[in-house]
Amino acid sequence: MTQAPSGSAASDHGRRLSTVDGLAQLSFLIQRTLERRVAEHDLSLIQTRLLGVLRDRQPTMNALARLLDLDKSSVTGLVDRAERRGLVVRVPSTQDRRSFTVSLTPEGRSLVTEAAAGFEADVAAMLDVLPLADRDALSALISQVLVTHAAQHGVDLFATD
Amino acid sequence: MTQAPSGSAASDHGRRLSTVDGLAQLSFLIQRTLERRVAEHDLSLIQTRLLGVLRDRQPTMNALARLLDLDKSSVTGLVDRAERRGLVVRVPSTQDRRSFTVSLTPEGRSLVTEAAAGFEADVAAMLDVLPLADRDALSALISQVLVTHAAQHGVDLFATD
DNA sequence: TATTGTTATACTCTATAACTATA
DNA sequence: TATAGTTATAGAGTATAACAATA
Repeated sequence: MTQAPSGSAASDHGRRLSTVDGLAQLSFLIQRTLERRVAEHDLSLIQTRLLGVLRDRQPTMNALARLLDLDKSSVTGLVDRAERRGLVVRVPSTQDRRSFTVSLTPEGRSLVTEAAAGFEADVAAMLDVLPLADRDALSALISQVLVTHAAQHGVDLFATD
Repeated sequence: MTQAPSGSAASDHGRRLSTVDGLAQLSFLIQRTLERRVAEHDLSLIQTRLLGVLRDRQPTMNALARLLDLDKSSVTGLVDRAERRGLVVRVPSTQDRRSFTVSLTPEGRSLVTEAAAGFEADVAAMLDVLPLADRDALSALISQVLVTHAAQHGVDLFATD
């Protein structure tokens, strides 16, 4: 499993990976694909996640920390660097004078949109080797795993916030 | 796609994710699962990858840099920290007096073995929601994507080195 | 008193450039 | 000259603890 990144790690020598190994390798492949794609725009994975969650939200710093599962002090630095690049802005909250909401700038939005399109093309190309019926089957199976996992952990996969 | 980490991001509002979104979310879920599991052993993802590739190899520092796709100077620090913890050792090469091979210590091996077992249990539990036939189907589809991708990029998925 | 956000600090991880020792 | 590895340096990213301002 942890051998995945090296391009090795078959626990099965009969030209077929175990389900666990396969999933692990697949996840490394997808992360690496995303990482390379967004690096073209000088974005790290975490910066991309930041822009991604801001596509349909204007959370406070605090809410952002929960969304990204980071300490609030980490979010300060993350937003600082993104703001310095003109990708996001802090807007003082009108409700609570201690608080800010964070929003994408137009530059931030177009950057994340471009990066997302490139990534989606990468993944689509990866899946293109499967016949349509198989692609649908894969999609359905993955959805089922995700939906069940989300339900078991009390998360609404489809929430917009 | 990049919204995955926040637990949102349905591009489809009919209780079903697109294939690309599903794959992206699945990869984030698996990485987060691995990250949490190895954190129990005070390992980062990259430290885990280091131990993982050493499970069946004793590469030089240079080879390690290629395996992990890192600069050689990054590998120096990575191995320094692992060696300081007693997880790996540098052994001077007998072939080339400039060179070292890096090996797991018994402590490193048992640590990565434990972490791998935990992770595999996590993923297995995640997949347990699927009937056996579906699990097999998922496994076959994923294998096909990975094997094709590897072949297209000139990588032997099953190589031990 | 509790919460929001920042600052100070420390550590991991990463790369580039310059260096040493060996090939 | 070229290669293996380290060091110096700089910066992103992360967390903990202490703090200021506001609730």
